[in-house]
Amino acid sequence: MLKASPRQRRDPRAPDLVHFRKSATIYSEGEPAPTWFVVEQGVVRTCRFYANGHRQLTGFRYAGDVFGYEDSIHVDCAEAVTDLVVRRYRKQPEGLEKQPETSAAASGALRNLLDNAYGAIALFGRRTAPERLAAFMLMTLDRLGKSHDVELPMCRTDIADYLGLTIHTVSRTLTQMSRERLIAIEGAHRCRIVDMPGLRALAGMDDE
Amino acid sequence: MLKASPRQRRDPRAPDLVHFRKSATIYSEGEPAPTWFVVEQGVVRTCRFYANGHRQLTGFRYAGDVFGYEDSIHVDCAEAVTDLVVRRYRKQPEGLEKQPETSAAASGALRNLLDNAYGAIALFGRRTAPERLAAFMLMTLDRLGKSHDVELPMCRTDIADYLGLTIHTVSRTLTQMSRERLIAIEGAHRCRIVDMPGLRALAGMDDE
DNA sequence: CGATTCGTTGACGAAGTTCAAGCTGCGTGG
DNA sequence: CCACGCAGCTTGAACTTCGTCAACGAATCG
Repeated sequence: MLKASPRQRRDPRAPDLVHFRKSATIYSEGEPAPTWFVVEQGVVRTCRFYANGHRQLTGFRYAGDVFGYEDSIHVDCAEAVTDLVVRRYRKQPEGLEKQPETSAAASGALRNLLDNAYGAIALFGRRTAPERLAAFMLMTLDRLGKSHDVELPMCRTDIADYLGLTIHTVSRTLTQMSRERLIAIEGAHRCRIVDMPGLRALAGMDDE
Repeated sequence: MLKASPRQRRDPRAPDLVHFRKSATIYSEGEPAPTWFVVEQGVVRTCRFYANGHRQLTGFRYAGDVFGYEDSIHVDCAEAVTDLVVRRYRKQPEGLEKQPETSAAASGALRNLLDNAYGAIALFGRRTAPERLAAFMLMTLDRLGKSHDVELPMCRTDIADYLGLTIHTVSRTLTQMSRERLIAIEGAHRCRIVDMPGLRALAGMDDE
């Protein structure tokens, strides 16, 4: 797992560029967390597995996002949604932990985690499947969209496990939304927003 | 957690003991957060309100728990579930913000917030109403229970808004669970766990 | 002792899951 | 270059669960 730097070894904090194949595991829940990551290229999902076999996604990370900066062990596991390039940073040795810049990075990363978690909770707050999907599309547009075109790099199962639905309901609801001219589905991993006000209203982000 | 002396007021960081009536608002979402709190006696709920009018509880805080230590403004609002006594601490002025003990308190509080959020997400992971309620009972037993007796200080509406259900479903499911000899309901705010293995299995905390 | 708030219960319908089948796109091997 | 197989996506039908509407019971407080 932990792989030392290929070439120079001067500064222990210099990041490595690390590649992962689609579906690869970057780290697992409960593992020690000596390093942390920034997405360079591609998409990461963080998730948890429950005793009943159910999988719950807790968030997606896109280019520029920090992930994996937990206290000492990872609170969830991280997997590559697409082929992936990340920068891997090593944490300070214990004695130097409290340097301002480090603790700033730490609390920033914690806030990022928290924002992700609250985002997920907010999604469950929007209760029906169309509401959740509308909110999800707008969230994803923010991160991966261009004007009205949304890229959906994750598979339907990921979306379902993020929103707490089944892939069937996700699929059905998407086609329903396209029938209602809210969106237009352009292949499984791309869609266009046709009626932005309608979608925002459905997501509960407008007056009501 | 971090505990300063109760009486004298030399040190601006000495905490006040503050009382709140049941249902009182301690702070609201979006307010500046110059102070933070530790529950002395009673129960606090933190929640968010969405544009569609829906309320989502993000956690309960019991005696000893920290809450309200957000970056600069509160990410959710805090209300008294019961009559309440809290210790109120003032944050450091900006210049002194980075003292080790303070930043330890801050990241501890963030972690607490994060744990609460992940707890909420985990509850949504358990999908059916009986599963959520079983998990909720066990969580609450951990904090407020004695052996097999669980205290439920919050009202049904709070439970419903925490679990993403309606009060009707909460009520129906509880009586259902008592019919099945998993629990015994002893008034609206107290219940006894009759079949612990069964309850744990239902919550998905056992083999299956 | 009403009035109000909170909790329970029943009937019903809408929404989502399950089960089952079929479709599409893509990579592999003949 | 096409046939085949596989994985991911869609769709239909039956069924289950939960939310809604409505009414009633219980506790609390003036």
